[in-house]
Amino acid sequence: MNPERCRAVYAALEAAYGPQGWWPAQTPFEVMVGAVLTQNTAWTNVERALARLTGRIALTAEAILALDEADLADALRPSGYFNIKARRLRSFCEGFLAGGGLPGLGALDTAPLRQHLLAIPGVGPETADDMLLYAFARPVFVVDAYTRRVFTRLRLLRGDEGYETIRAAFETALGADVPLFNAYHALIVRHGKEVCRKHPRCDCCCLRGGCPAGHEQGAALRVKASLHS
DNA sequence: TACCAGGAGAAAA
DNA sequence: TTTTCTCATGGT
Repeated sequence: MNPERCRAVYAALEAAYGPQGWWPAQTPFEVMVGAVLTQNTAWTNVERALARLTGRIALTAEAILALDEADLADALRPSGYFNIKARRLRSFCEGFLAGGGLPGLGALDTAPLRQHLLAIPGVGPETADDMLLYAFARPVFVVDAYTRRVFTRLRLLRGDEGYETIRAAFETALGADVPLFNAYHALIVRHGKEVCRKHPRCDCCCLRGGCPAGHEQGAALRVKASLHS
């Protein structure tokens, strides 16, 4: 990843959409719970599930583990995959407590902390990196489906690279910068929602030469204009 | 109606 | 080792 190009994309996104104020949560633990619940799920549905959950219990690992798994699944119903997520949230809480909770985990260096999170069933690379960046403020770049899609259309990725390859590409290009990683990932998600979800099969806004289907509009067009001017 | 969403893990090839 | 399938509600 060309560093100048990588920063130019960030600048274009920041100019088009402004600060996103991520992660939308009150506490680090809430960030981590949200990271599990948002797996392949729209955030609006996660909010419903979180509201149902906090309406029944305090948002702590102990309280979640004290809840019957069927009741936990019922609370998580609006976020989809509720049976799987109930199991994953419980296993996460167990791993969270086994690691000494926030103080214990926070005392670990980034690499062992990432390893600990990845060893928890239901916590994959993206979920672990969400937690590292947004709950523990570690310089880890979060790669998601939007990242792959937007940067593939920008011709800055081929599209078939593995997760770790893409993560390393961003971290090398940008250097360890928590506030930048935080804002950049949020902007990629924002941009992906603005454009690519509406027209998933075209190169809307992200290609030189314009969208063949005529889908360019609004902030997406401004991003493109600033990138290719 | 059909498709997609801030993935992960198991099963099959 | 790589690809495919499963999990599921809610919005567009």
